[in-house]
Amino acid sequence: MRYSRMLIPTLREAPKDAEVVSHQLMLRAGYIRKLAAGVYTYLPLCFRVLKKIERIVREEMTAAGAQELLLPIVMPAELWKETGRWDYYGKELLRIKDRHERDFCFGPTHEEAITDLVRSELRSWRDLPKNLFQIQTKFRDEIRPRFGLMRGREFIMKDAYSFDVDEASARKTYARMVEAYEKIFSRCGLKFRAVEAGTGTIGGSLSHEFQVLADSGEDAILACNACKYAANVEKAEVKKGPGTRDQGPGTQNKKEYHKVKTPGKKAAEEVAAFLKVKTDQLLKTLIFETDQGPVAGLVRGDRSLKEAKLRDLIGCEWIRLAEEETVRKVTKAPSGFAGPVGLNIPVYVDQEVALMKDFVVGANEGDHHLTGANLGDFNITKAGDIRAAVGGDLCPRCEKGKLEEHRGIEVGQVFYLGTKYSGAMKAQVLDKEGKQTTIVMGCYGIGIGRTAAAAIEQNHDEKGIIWPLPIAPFQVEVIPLNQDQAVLEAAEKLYADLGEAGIEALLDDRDERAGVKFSDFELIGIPYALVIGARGLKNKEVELKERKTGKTNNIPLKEAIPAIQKTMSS
RNA sequence: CGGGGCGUAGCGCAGCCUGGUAGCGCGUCUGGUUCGGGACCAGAAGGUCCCGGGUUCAAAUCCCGGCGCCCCGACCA
Repeated sequence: MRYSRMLIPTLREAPKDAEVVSHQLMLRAGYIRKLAAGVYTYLPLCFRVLKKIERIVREEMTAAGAQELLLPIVMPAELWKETGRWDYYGKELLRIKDRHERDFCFGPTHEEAITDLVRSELRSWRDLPKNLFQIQTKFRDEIRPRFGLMRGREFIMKDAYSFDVDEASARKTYARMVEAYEKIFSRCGLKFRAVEAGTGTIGGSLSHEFQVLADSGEDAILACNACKYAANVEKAEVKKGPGTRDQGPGTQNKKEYHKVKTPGKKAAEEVAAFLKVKTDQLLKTLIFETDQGPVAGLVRGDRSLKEAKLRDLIGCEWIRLAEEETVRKVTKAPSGFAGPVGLNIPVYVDQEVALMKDFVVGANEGDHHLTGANLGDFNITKAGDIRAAVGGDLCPRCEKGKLEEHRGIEVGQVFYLGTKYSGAMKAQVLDKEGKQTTIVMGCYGIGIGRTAAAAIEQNHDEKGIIWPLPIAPFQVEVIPLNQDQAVLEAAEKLYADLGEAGIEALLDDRDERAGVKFSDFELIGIPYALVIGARGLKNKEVELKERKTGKTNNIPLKEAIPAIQKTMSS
């Protein structure tokens, strides 16, 4: 491809509404342009990257036994009413009416559509297993789209749905998909971790997220440095330490607690600083509202409580931090001074709290805390793992490992769904005994655009993008440094030879100065350049430049093709 | 949806407070000189100052209403 013919509108300055580096670079390097909030045009360079990622995904999915199809983007409301998601999904589901005033929606995901297909076409256990996938544009009317392709409203996603006759078979399929995903992201040249994850609104009982490691990642993940355990911080377990108990502990009251004045000191750090104690001598009391009424959740002052863990411990449907009004009603004090002593709502404590003695808690009275409190001073409904895991914690799965904290960008997630959708939509087949049995499902997504954005977050420098070779829009850029006849001819020859060798090359045939060409090369992130100038040409040499390191090598013109092939395969 | 901010040339911004000929840098176009790291000289094009209403002799500027966008929060494949 000739640079002069391509649409690559690079910008010297980044448009101001770009926050994260991948968004800035995609705009600056001429990969995307915004059409509306969260809606982007993919320019030719970006399109090539997306197609590269799609190809890898397609190959690995097919190799893992899945077949590609394409579901409609617009679906009738009836289908969504059947699973109840027409009401549950909320405003994220973009709804439209056709000319007959019938309700439709743009697909934000396709469980309904695929299940509808499968229930009408699959009859017998002999038809199973099936694994169907598509690569398609989806639309979710996000509350706040941001970060360019990372969280758009319109986005390209690969979604696969598997159908098995029983749980054992479905779990095998799930494992096979995890393997396929590992191959996919490895082939994309990305550093990633597969982590245990919660299942969110999709539902199901087992799930892994695939997180591309990048400091700018939105998700915190914890990974063991000794074994394979890794989990999203929302889910990461905390190992039971010595002395932790499942049930409420007995008394260990040593001395009386004292009420002290702590004017205006609410946050644990403020209280600790004011009383000149460490934050881990504090007990944080958080008031929540749940479908079972208000509850208190207690963690050590330097920890943070995970709502999902508390929800599981309580066994309730939903949970949210209480509003000021509820806090006042329950504790009879303004928020910031809640404590467990004298509370008459259920009190859930973190297992670690059982180890604490002589600690500081809120007094349930404005501007006051209690010092020297102990476990016997209040009732505990239940103790369990409700705090967020942090780096340095012992691994919950192996003996010797410690957890390390990483930041990640979620690019894919796999779910074991069970019969959640197939049950609701009566997707059944006849089993070997001739009985109707509900199909067991799994679903598996990969954000294609987000993978591209994550690749940039992970691979860039101050000059621009540094694509991993397998997903780069071009593998090599040929850069003639001036318009001399000899230089141009040599560049053309090289470009033609590359094409013949099956190497994807971009020829920068623009009449631009060397600096401009170098800068654009670095900005758009092509992994390698072959630089041709009058100086090198005199010695029949061309310069091979690596984007990542900036290192250059002079090689004889004749050996350029084998040299680049060798470099690329190493 | 709550809080904050922005909207002026393709991009980045100034001008607005204190009303009076719409500006700067980059980019673009023409000519020339240059040519291994975002050149220089000369000339030029390019504007619904987000939209609508109001105040005023006069509005980018003041007032009212709307729209769009960004950030923080809540939410989230």
